[in-house]
Formats: sequence, C-alpha cells, structure tokens
Amino acid sequence: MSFLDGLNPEQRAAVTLPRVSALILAGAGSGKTRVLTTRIAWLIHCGLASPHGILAVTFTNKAAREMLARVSAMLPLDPRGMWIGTFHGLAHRLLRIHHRDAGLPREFQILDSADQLSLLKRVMKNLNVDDEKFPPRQVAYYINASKEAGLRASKIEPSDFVSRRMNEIYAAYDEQCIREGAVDFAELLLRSYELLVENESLREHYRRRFGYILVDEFQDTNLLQYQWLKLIAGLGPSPAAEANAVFAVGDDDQSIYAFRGANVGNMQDFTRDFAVEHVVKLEQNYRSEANILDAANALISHNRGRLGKNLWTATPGNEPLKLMQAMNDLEEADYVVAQVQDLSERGIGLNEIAVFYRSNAQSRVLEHALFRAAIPYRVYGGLRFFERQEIKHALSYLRLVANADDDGAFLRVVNFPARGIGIRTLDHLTEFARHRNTSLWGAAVARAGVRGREHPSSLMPYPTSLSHAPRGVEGFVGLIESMRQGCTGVPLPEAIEHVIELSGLKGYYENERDGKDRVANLDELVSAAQGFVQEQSELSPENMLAEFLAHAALEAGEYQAEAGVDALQMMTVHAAKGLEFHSVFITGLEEGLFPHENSLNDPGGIEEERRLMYVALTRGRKRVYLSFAQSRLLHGHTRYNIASRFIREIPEKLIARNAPYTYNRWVEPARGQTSATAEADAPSAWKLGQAVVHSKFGYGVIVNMEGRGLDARVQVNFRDAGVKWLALEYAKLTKA
DNA sequence: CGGCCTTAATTTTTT
DNA sequence: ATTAAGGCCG
Repeated sequence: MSFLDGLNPEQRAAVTLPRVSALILAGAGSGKTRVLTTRIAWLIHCGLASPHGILAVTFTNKAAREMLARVSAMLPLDPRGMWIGTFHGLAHRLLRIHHRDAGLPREFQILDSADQLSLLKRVMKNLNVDDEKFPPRQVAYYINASKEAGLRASKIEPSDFVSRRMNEIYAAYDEQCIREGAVDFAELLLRSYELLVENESLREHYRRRFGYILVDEFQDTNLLQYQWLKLIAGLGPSPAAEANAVFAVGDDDQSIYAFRGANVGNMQDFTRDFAVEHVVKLEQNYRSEANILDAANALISHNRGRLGKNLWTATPGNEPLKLMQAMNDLEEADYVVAQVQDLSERGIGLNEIAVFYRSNAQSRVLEHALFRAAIPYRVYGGLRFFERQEIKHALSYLRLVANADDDGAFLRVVNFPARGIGIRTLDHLTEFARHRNTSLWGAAVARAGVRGREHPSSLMPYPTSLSHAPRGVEGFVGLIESMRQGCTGVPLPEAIEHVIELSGLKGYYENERDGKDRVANLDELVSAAQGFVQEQSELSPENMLAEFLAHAALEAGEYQAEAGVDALQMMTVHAAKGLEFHSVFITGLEEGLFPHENSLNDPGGIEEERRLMYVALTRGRKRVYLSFAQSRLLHGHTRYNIASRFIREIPEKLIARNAPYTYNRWVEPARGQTSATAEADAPSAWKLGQAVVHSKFGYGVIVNMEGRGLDARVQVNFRDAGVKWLALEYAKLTKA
C-alpha cells in the first residue's frame, strides 16, 4: 500500500497493528500525526473498519482539522462518517443528539470560562456569599475540579465549613445552569459521561459502532476524559467481553497541562485497564538537527519518573544554539528583530520562524520592536475572536433569540446599547424572577405586559428606523421579539446581520471613537457564519443557530487567519505544541518567568515547566535561539531576574553566546578572593540589579532595596534559594 | 439612570 | 500596563 511507503519499522508496526489496544510512545517529531492518520487510512483501506466505525479524539480543534484533512487526502472518501474531534466537541455532539436523554433543553448553550464565571458570580450574590472569603475564581476552580473528578455536589461529603459552603455554591450553580439551559466545558464531559453510564442501550450502541478508537496527545487527558473513553470502549459499568481497540498516542515528556487536570498517570492506567500488550516506541526524530535534539535530551533528563524514551536523529547538524544575554526586555526584543532580519535575508520565510514566550504579557514588547522594524508578524492566542466584547454582545442577542431563559445573555445586553434600564430596574426584575421562579426574560415579559414567545403573533409593532430606538424594559422585550421573528426561516448569516443592525450594536460602535475595528469584527462575524453554514451544510436550518453558538464557544477561534501572508509566528510555548519551524526563538528565559514563579510551589511544577521547555526546544528544525533579560518591565514595575536554570541544564558545548560570558555573573569567585562585608562597601555601591553572593544562599541579584545606613535592607533573588529580604548590616553579602 | 472618574486588583499556561 | 469594579455628579 502506497501510504505505508516511507514509514520506518516502528511506525509501520504501529500503523498495522491488529484490532487490539495499544500505546504508542511517540517522541517529539517522530511522525506521530502521520502514524495516526495513516492508521485510520490503513484500517479503512483494508476493510477492517468503515469510516462510520472510527472515533478519533484530539485535544485541539486545529489538530482535529489537520487529521481530517490528512485522512481525506489519503483516501477518496467522504470523511463525514468519522467522528473526529476534540473531547469537548464530541461530548457536545453526543449531547445535541441525545439532549432529551441527557436532561437538557434542545437549545442548550455552552458557557465559555468567562460566561461561567459571570454566572457563578450571580449565583454567589444570590446566596450572599462573601467573595472576599470565597473568590469566584477559586470557587470556579473547585467546581471544575469536582466535575473533572466525576463528582456532583450531592456526592461530595464536605469535610469542613469551607468545603461545605463551596459545595452549596456548586449545587446552586448547577441548578442555575439547568434553569438557564447552560452547560460549561467540564459539564459537557461529565454530562455525556453520565448519559452513557445511565443509559445502557446508548452505551452499547456507541460501543458497537466505534470498534476503533484513536486518541491523540493521550498524556493530556484528565481523569474524566479517560473514564469517558473507557465507557465508550466497553469498559464501563457492565464491561463488554472484549473491549474495543483503543490506539493511544502520547508522550509523557510533552505533558504540559497538568495544571488544568491532565493526568499523565492515565498512560500507565491505560496499559493496565486495557491489558495493553503492544507498546510501540517511536524514538527517531525527523525534525531537528542533532545539536537541538541533544540539547532537548539533556534538558529533559533532569526530570525524574519518565517512562523512558531516547530520541535520536539521523540528521547531522552542529549549529550551536545561540544564547543572548540582554540588559533588558527592550534589548532582547531588538536582538530578536536583528536575528529575524538576518534569517530573512538568508532566505528563510517568516512563516518558518517562530518566537515563543512563556506568558502572553510578554508579547507586547516584542510586537513593538517588530512593528518598528516593519516585520510582519502574527500573534496566536491572546484575545480570541469570539471573546471580543462586541462579538460577545452580538452572540448574546442571538443566544436570547435561541433560548430566552439565558439570564447571562440577558444581563449582558439588556442595557447595551444603553436604553435606560438601570440597576434599580434590574433589581426589580431579579426579585420578580426569583419570586415566580422564572428567568429574567420571563420577568421582563411579565413586566412589559407582552405575551411570551409562545405567541409571537401578539408582538408589539417595532419600528425599523433606529433614530429613536425604544427604551425601557418594554422596548427591550419588543426588540428581542421582533429579532426572533426576523430570524425565523432566514439563513443564519442574514439573521445575524439583522440582529447586529436591529440591536443598535452597529450604530453604537459606528459612533464610538475607536469603534472601527469593532464594526469590522461584527461584519467578520457575519462572514464567519457564512463559512460555518457552508461547512455544515448538512445541518437542518433550525439547528443552525444553536450549532453556530456552540461552535463559537467551543472554538474561540483563529478567525483572523491570514493564511498566505508571510509573517513571523508568535505564540506562547503552550500554543506551539505540535508545530515545527525552521528557526525558533525562546525568549524570557529567566527564573520566575520561565520557569514561572507560580509553578515553584506546587509539586511537579518545575518538571512541568521543564517539559514546557522541552516542547519549545523540539519545535526547531535547524536553529534555536535562547534569550533572557536582566531586567524586565512587567505589570508596570521593573523586575530583576537571573538566568533560567534551563539554560544551565543544556550542555555548554551546544551553546554559542553573544558575549564573553558569565551566566549573568554566576561565575564562582576566584579562590582566595577577599569577601567584603556590606559595611565595607559604600551604601551607594548596592544597586538594583547588582549580582551578589551570600555565604549561605549563594548567588543572586538585588531586586529591591529599602532604608539607609544600618537599617538598609535589600531583597535578593537567589539562584537556588528564592527571594529573600536581607539586612545589609548582618548579611554577609559580596558583590559577585 | 448614565457617563466619567478614580481606585484596586491582576497575571501562567487553554480545551 | 491594562482592565474590572466602585463612586460621584449631571
């Protein structure tokens, strides 16, 4: 078979495995996606499975799209029979089909994280929870973690007063979700899981259907996702005699989502639960040149408890990694710009060059420098299209049209654009709604004295001219009613256009000083809907709106994808997973930033950061540039950092430095050097950013100072001992 | 009620 | 630095 050509023996073995469960340990750049897609093509080609019988789960929408594209390229078939998608996407698909069995309204909506938080805040306000003691974010975390552990509020035994209260909020939150017909991300998984647990015939149906299940990025699955898989594969409450074949592909060294519940342990559990006999290791890397791979291997060897895998390459290459020590973040950015220009002049396309950073906040300075140098760039991540406020507003109107009980959507747009509905009015509506156990919309309708949506014929007339948009609750109710009428039987893009116009959103932003982009985005939303309708042509028109709204929540989306434009690629390291580039810049390699300070506290945090660094390194094919800055403006204040430990964990012989080099002055003092005390130096000698040595804590950098003379204290960021305040009078501090 | 102002808090990563 | 929330005045 031609598509088996060019596979190495291990890849071929994996692709052609019989109908058994298997774990594929696929190192970075070892052809993982190729193996997955070829496996699907092979199964279908050999008649072992029909497209209908294949379930392929990926972690990102992008990966799902790519898989679909590559499979369709290999086989002349309509790929729509296959279920290929993300966990959330597939769970959503199940729930849409079986919404009745799952106890959900037909038009249920998906809450993204921001929606979830605002709903939660409302619930907490109702319960009079002190949000000082219970920060909504933490409560949200508790709820999500509980759901990911498969636990409903009723199943949790509170151990203390705090968790009792948390649990009360959790229960109230879920009730409110039901009332509004809203489902958050974790709920998609939990509810579809429960659907299958409780409904044996459904479970049997899907188990029989999906004889072959393939999972990408298995190391990133959480507990609930793994249970979900087991259920569909036939290892549920009433285990089938023979479980389905689960083909799990993963790399423990690239597990970078433990912070949100991913459980690498699933890999070991999997081999046990599915009695896996075939563990295939893909260890040949086809991506990076030897030096880069050596660096990555050396770095990751500092982690303990790995499954054990040794990546090698047949590609030679001794181009050293380049390391730049910059005075500050501006200089670092200039360095990146200069190097990018150099690469570009050598004929490397900008699309083939990527700049990575640990957190989104770091992109700003880089962007500024690139802009000045007139280098086109594209930033991935950051504010997503569907998360922009004007888009959220427009979607909220649509959500109200689809499902009037959506209080979140109601609150978002009831007074936007302003129509004279203030806090007082809303308090009344809220009170009324609570009293009558109805939604805010129900309360508004009652107050406006208009019949509900069951009787659209009794609409009050609504002016099409917007010169004097109706105000007050009546005006709003009339507006939504006429939107609802204007949207029925109309193609989705036109319906959206209608809503954007009628809501007054467009007019509002047209009159705003900086509203140009927002108007453009609203137009873009219509285009997005057009694209969506074309792609989803098999959907029935009445499902189209709900599906589009779900799509918006599930795929926050790279809609401004300017494919074809040659632009430098900028992204967080997380966003870089799965990609590869000719040249890669890893910036901000500083203690506290990368590894991030927040990761230092939790167990395994450093190892996850190291895996993140490993991912970053292994993205590069030919060249890797490392950089760090001694000082950096962050959150409006200058921070003084020392070089990341990850730099030291790469063998020196693989690195070329930008200057005679001192590792940010971590050089051991010459033997016998006199160690002066603090008092011996003039007070003015201590400056921010000064590198110092402490007899006990070792090497560090002064990051803060206060007081004078004998009272003077300095804050030092130590390489190994963390950040400490020291009294200069007593501390044995030496300039390094 | 609504807009404008000040103030405070926030920031790791994202499906 | 940016943004969310809170307070004040028209």
